[in-house]
Amino acid sequence: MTDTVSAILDAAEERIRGAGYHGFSFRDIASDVGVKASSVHYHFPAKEKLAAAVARRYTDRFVEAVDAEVAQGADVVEAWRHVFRTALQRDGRMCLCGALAATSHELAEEIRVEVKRFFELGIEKLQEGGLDRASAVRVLSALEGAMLTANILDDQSIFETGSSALVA
Amino acid sequence: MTDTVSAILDAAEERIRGAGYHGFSFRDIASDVGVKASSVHYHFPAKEKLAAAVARRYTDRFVEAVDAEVAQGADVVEAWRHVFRTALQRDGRMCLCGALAATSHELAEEIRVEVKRFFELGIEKLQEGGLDRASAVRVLSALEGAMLTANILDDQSIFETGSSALVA
DNA sequence: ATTTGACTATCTAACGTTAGATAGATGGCT
DNA sequence: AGCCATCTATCTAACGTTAGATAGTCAAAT
Repeated sequence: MTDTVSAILDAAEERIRGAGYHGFSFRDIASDVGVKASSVHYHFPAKEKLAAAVARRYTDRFVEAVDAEVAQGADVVEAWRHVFRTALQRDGRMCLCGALAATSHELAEEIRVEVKRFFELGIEKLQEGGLDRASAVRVLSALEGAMLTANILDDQSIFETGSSALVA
Repeated sequence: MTDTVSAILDAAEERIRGAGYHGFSFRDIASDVGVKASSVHYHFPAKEKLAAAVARRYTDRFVEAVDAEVAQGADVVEAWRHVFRTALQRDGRMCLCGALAATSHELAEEIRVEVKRFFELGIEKLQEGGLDRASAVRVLSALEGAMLTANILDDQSIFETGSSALVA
């Protein structure tokens, strides 16, 4: 992956997390990266492909970060909570897949598949960590909800409060 | 409020809940309602005003529905949960304010104020119902998160699972 | 007679996307 | 080593379409 491609993905991720799928344009991305819109199209022929690629990379990185924490002995719930917290604190933005999931109704199939994957993998991984399915759903939902609420109230401590009852 | 105005608000609410603030146009709304785009502009001179009006009406109706249940003796948490559930099951869509909150970063101030109001009122009302602030934040976050997750996984039972641990 | 609420018609700007050109790198052939 | 074909990554320019918004008209209701 070239520098330009990863810069495009970076810019698109930030834009989607701030304004949703319909909230950015190829020209926005192009100007963020410092190339022309047609060059963005060279790498991602259609907007849907770009968003799908962003979601896939986001999920891969997210799961990878969680796995790394679990491998070092962290509790699986705390690991998910910590990676969510980092995503919120570092970027001050919503979860990419949460932001896309909020408008899932009109999302292109290609993108929805990737967003679904994030949630399904989350539930699956939490189950592998020893939770039953209902608890896994509860943890993931609570983390997304806490992040959403912290975002709109512009108060990161809300995330702590909103997700504080998850550890048994 | 005339029929046209409320039809415009209805259409805009549905569109925003499905695709977010940037996911609809005046022409969309006009064709939903059966008027011309300029007539929508007559009632709502700018898109931001329309979205803000939608959010305000949504919050008012939501809180009103919760209050009605509480007045009839329902547990305050169950009342919130039930109104959320109804919004999900009746419309098969995300919470309007949740959908807007997910992209709060780039939201016009006028709209963000209304979305914030939903969350602040929710926390306030839950506190009036006897919860401490942390619990109130937790309940509202969990409900939004459960709705989000149910939406993307296209499975309404996820809402039940995701919000099932809230009743003490 | 004025106000209301819709219309037609139009504007400028931006959208996603494509075409065509170009400069630089790569990699076999002779 | 030198040449030619291909590939990569970008550019400028433009396509048709749609965006939000506005000015002016007109009929019905008050």
